[in-house]
Amino acid sequence: MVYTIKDVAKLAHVSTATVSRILNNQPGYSEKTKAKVLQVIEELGYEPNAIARGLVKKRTHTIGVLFPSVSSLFSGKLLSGIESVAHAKESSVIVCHTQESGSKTMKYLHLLNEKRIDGLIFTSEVLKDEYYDYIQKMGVPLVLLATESPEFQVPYVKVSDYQASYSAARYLIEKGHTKIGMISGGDDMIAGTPRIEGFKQALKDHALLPINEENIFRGKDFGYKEGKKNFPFLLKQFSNMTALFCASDHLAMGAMSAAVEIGIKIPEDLSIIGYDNLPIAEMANPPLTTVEQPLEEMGKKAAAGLFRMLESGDEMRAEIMPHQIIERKTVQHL
Amino acid sequence: MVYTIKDVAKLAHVSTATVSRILNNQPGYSEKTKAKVLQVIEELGYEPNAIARGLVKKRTHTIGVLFPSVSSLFSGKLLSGIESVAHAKESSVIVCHTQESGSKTMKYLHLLNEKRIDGLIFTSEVLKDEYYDYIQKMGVPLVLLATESPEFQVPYVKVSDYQASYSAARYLIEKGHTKIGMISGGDDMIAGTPRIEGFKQALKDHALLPINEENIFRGKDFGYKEGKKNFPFLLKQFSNMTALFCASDHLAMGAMSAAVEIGIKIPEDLSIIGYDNLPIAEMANPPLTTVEQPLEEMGKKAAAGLFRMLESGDEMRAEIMPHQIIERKTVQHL
DNA sequence: TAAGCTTACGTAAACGTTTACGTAAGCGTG
DNA sequence: CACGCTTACGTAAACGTTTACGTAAGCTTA
Repeated sequence: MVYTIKDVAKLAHVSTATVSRILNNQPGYSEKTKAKVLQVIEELGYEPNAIARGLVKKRTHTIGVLFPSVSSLFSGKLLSGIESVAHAKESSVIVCHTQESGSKTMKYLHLLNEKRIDGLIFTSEVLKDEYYDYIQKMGVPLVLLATESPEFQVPYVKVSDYQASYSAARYLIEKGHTKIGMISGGDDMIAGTPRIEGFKQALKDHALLPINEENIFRGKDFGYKEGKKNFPFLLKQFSNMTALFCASDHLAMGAMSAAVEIGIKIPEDLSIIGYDNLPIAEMANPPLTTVEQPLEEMGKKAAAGLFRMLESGDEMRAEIMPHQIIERKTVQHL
Repeated sequence: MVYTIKDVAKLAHVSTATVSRILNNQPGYSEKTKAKVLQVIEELGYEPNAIARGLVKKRTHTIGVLFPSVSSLFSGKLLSGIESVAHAKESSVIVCHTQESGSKTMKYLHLLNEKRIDGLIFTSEVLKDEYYDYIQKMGVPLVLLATESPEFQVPYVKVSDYQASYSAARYLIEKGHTKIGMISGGDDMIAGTPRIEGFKQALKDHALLPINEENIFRGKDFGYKEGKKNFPFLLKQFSNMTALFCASDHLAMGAMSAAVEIGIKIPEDLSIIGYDNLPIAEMANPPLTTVEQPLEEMGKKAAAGLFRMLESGDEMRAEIMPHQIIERKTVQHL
């Protein structure tokens, strides 16, 4: 048997309004009746029905989060941050994994709209017009996480891919390298192009830019297999490379694996720096030097911003999170 | 402006009941009015309010999932499986990460109860009396995932830790090893003791059991750092070891790292087998031989079972999932 | 053609809350 | 002591659906 506020009211000989007031601690009752009501609640083990409450208050204390993949460490860290602040705000988070499919994404958005979520965090992917328009119609606050929108003005939190990549390349240069290659994860406008551009700019600023970009191999995604597959191609077109910047830790792990298989020693023969600082970077052999994105912190910031928008109504400012080079064992000073 | 069924009814010149019937495609209207109503819905962009619906139907199409940690690959894979079948069932999943804290867990359960979730998946941790009693009171179906309860009769899906560990040890034996060590992740009844016991039994069945268990080091958790820290201790108390079974891939990664640091070559000097087959196992250098838990598949099974309970009302049977040795490069045939 | 059945609806209550509004009692004040 | 104010409630509508029940029209059948 699950009890309702009416049961409580009846047993405490008060009206449901009074019980409700006590539950939401608003004024309007004596200490005595409060005690009585609380006692009845305790006895029955009554717990309010958030669905009914949501119906009248038009607030569900639930937010939605969209991930392209939910089983990666990347998403996991973001989610962990989001979840922790949501929980502190007495809210729950519904996770959706879109598998980078537009139709799936739209289906999730409809689902979330029907559920009347309070707000939405959109991660890692590019915010298409279709998504944005629909979210506008939903009328819920939106924040972008680990992505941004050049087209629409939507608050976001991320690190600057451009600057972080610039830093990575400069780091290699400072270590004395001049023949520096890169394996990128794609040409998208979020994590693809900016990382390539940042990398190129750093080389350019040090007069190291090759003419035909034979030092860059553009892969299709940011995964391990892609890194492993593409390393030999890069090596062929840029054979005197002494250092390599990979646009993700997974790419770096793949490249490293391919390298050792053909007898290249890391870091003696080739220095490698990754991007993300996922836990695997620490566990790599040798441990991977990489540029850190504070993913969990980013998740927290995004969620905190979302709740602030929810509570105060004003817009949140975009946040560029600091990145940082984590020095481990895969880069050698020449 | 967000529209309600009343708006639709008014514009279509029918009652809300008719609109509702059309929405839920129940009988009782002509094709003509159906077309009219659908057209109005389309024009307004009306979407039903799942909260209101949930209130009357007492079904929220939402399930809850409890994880000790949400940012690990382990949880990620489970979640991915769960989420995919939930989505196929038009349901959403609320994730909770308990941080292995009892009070947090109880708080989450209360939250989920107030939200009136339809069902619950509890993963990786031991199901305490307090949790179980409360979940019983909630009156929602429960399935255990990657854990089980000796105490209560609750459906679960997991691999047999005992048998999987037995297999791992036997595999090493078949490869000609006789001095086999183990680093365990703890003494809990779920993944701790059974893995140790399975391991010991395999050695015993081949008359290889050391007397004082000097070949086993019991760590505190299943993490990388623990593996790295404990490997030297194990080596000291069991110095002629030629093969090592680690109770998780993370432990194995840590042990491997510690080993190479002191000049031990994998697999030439020491063979290592892990447990889980997380993505990092493949990315390790050399790639880690390990026993696979089909985590995503397990998540799917658990969710599918939960929905079956929800729909048909009958109990689900426990499922022991098959495990499998994934041969890679860290075990040498002696 | 009268009786009964089917079809296509509409009416209104119900789900479990919150909250605007009303009100009676008690109190202080001039 | 009449008046107004405060306190401590209760009443009932509202939130947006679903659904049991009622009913009128049309059709079938004997």
